[in-house]
Amino acid sequence: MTTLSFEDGTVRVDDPPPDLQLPFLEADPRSGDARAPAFRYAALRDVLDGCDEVYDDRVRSWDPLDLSTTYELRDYQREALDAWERADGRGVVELPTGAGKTVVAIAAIVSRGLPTLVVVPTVDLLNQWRRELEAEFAVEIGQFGGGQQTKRPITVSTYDSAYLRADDVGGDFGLVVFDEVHHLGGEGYRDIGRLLAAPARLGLTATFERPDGAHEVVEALVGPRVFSLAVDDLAGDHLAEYDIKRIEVSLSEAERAAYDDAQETFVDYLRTSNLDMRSGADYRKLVMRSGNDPRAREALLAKQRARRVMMNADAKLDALESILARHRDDRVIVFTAHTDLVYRLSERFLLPAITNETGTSERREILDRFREGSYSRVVTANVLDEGVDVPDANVAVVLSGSGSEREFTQRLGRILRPKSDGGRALLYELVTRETTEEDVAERRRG
DNA sequence: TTGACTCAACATCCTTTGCTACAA
DNA sequence: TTGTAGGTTTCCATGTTGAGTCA
Repeated sequence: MTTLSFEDGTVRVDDPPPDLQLPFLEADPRSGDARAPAFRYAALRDVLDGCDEVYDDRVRSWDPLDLSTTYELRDYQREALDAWERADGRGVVELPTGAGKTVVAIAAIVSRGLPTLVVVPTVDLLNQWRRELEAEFAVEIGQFGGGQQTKRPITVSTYDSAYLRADDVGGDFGLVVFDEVHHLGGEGYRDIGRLLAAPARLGLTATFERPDGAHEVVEALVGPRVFSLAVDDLAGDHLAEYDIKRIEVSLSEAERAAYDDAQETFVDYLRTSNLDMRSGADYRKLVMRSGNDPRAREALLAKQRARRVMMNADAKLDALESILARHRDDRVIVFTAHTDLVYRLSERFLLPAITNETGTSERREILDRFREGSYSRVVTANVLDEGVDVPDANVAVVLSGSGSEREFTQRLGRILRPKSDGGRALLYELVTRETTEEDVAERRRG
């Protein structure tokens, strides 16, 4: 009889039905067995079921879980869950930060009642999820990552650990939840999706689409986007209303000279080198050239100098000074693109700073103080964009940032938790006049 | 257990003028 | 004459994280 079993990130098919062409099967070069990548498991079963074939399914040996939740789903969370169920338990739910994606996942875990792997990008999120799941289900939760390797019917893992363990444990879960699922499009991480057999898959993100188009990979591995709400859909109800204020500043004379000089070097190279700078692919081409073409390298470095000048313009510091004075009684997070600027700001305005160099304990202490109110402001580069539980603020100042829509959405999300006094959140965006930063700022608005 | 270190991986990085050689 | 690809076989720099190692 035909037998399906999980083996090293694949589904092995023994004695396939002779009169039936099963899709996705390939002969294993070493053993000669017929195998399919584990994520094709559901599709294989569909084909076999569709032909009324009798087969022995040793993949699906999961013990059902008896779980319940005390959460009352909000309307949109219920709709998201229903949409996912209608898609046969495969797909991505796109909800803004703070809209309660975890709650949707917990409801999905309850409704499936199957061993579940939750995959998250950072150890910080790993701990949050574990606490949340333990509190909700009153069972021990397994953990891959952060120095632990314990498997339980419900297990939380980092993407890195999931990558390392997937071929080993990939057959042990019936449902996999990918938090911040856009990461799954990464060149290496996508293998996680391939090596797991779980037929039911739920992806969670605030920003599904990727500029490199790799959300199509995510779709293939997890399923299509089945539900989507943007910040503006929830602002006023479940998220705070907000305003965005753009403040334009000018370069000093010296900065202007440095910027123009560097920018010209860059543009000059493009003009004389037959490079159209239309897309990320063209940029990569330039990067490749710079490996052995000194002029390309010079152009690239010049572009970086220009970026630094426009992003870290002195006038932005003055603008920040007046913003901080205006919001003496508010809770303010300041974002930059460069760590050295973080430290400059920290020194000049006596702001607690968090960067990648800040150790775990110091980081926790700063965030705790920010939470309880003894600090009312904090300055950071990109650390707090994602994957960290950041206490709520009501004012964000984006001193500089990339053109990434995702980064912008995440930063905005940091101030959108509903205010107890019903007040509005405010995001300042500082942009240097007559530089490419004007376009960068446009791009990230999406 | 902790801290310091290294390493690998991921994300962003770009935006508007015009050459050359070859294919259709 | 007109239209279009060009470049190779990854990676200029910076910021960030997780895993692993070692003391």
